Amino acid sequence: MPSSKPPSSSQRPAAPEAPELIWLRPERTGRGPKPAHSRTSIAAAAVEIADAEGLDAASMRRVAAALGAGTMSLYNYVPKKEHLLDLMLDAAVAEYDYAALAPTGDCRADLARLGHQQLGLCRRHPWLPALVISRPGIGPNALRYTDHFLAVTAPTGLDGGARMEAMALFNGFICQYAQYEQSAAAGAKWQAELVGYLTRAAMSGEYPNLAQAFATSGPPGDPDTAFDRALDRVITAILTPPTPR
Amino acid sequence: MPSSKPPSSSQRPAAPEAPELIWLRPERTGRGPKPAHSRTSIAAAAVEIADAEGLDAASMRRVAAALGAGTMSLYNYVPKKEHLLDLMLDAAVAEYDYAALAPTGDCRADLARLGHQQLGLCRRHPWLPALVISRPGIGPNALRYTDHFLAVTAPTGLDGGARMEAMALFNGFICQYAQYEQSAAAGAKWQAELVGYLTRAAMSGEYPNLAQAFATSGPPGDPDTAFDRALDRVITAILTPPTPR
DNA sequence: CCTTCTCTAGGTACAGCGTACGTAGAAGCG
DNA sequence: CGCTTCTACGTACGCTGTACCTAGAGAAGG
Repeated sequence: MPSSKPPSSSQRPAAPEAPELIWLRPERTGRGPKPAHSRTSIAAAAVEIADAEGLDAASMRRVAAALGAGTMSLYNYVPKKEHLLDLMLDAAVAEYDYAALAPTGDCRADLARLGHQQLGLCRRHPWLPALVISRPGIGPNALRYTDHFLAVTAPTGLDGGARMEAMALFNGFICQYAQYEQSAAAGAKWQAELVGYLTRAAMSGEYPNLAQAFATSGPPGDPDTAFDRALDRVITAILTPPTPR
Repeated sequence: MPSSKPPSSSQRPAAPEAPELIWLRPERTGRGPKPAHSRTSIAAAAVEIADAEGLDAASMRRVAAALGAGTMSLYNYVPKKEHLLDLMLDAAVAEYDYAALAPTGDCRADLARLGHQQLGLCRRHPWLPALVISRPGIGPNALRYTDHFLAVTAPTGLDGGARMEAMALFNGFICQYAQYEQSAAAGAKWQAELVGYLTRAAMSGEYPNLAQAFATSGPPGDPDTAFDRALDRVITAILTPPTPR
């Protein structure tokens, strides 16, 4: 006899009108067989695959196979693939070392330290920027990070909303920088092709400021110095009081 | 008889070792039948679909159908799907109105004007931030934009490399803001669910700074004011000379 | 302790994706 | 005119996410 339950966002154990947000769903209700896996173990398996082969490789089928489970079994734990991405994001941001990040009152130094840890995170999990940019980062670990950022920026005197905006700018810059690093590491042939194309474009006469920019660029320097310079600029943006209007 | 050509990135008219960058490939070599479409018309069709239904809807099959062509015909114009994305990105950034953006010497005002045009672009093409973040923006129109940005920031005295970094920060911030606006527009049910979840998290005691941030947030205000405030902060970051080291 | 209900496991199948391979014909070159 | 290059596009493959369904584990209640 066909089910008379109204449709929900998934057919798995979900009451009618189950919340979309996975963080609002209980991991388990207590009845039925004991599950063989957990959100944590599923996220860990997915993170491992994504670390090794890229985010696209972490398909539902691949993650299930890594766990020795059926593909459709995962849908007992996450309503849809996008929720797996949310679990992965939160699993990665669990790695912050808050002991090493205790606020000192020196905002600039505290934010620089935080930025370096975030870049480290992105380097260990190259797929993380794509999720920070596209998924709402509001799992328990992500909120822990948010809370920490708000603590570190308390001395700025900015109100809560402005500090949230500053956090978005900060995270966005670091993720973007990490993705830039990754594309720089893509391959010698591609880099040579790219440089060749841009050089030719600069010499074409159609982009005079581009040509001049190439001419005035300083030596590239090591990656962390470039990151420090740019991060410092972002931190300045955060710390500078708004111009009067 | 099987082809004896060595493999290339696509089986379509591509010499052995054809460049990966579409901008390095001629649109046509002059021989063979006259093509029924062009990169411009294909990009326009894809942009129209993406504007109406989102980036994922602009599949090779859908774009081909919109043009009345076979799916595999598109591969005469682009080696792979990712090159179609590059054409779409460049088609969108062709919309800048450089007459209205002529540099005045007032960097702050010039950048604010540019930022507003870019936000407008992202509002008309909601899929654009995802491509700006994930694709190299180096087509002819994108280089035109880059050149303009370099012109506008010439008075800062920054060298070329620093101004390119500043542009990445500027573009990244605006794209991220546009995506934030889009998620804010996602739906009343989702917003209510999200606010409910964050309120509960703030009240849980586990995130004291989050609770305080909610308490001290000013009234939301209209979207353009929020954007202006945040954009101004980014522009400050660009215009501030680096701190001595 | 038995019955009922809820939940977990996971197979099957569907619809769609990107694209390799192949054939046929248009058109330029010598 | 013959040869080569290029365009059109169908077929088919491997992969994706997930709806639907059945079977059995196990908790709740009587």
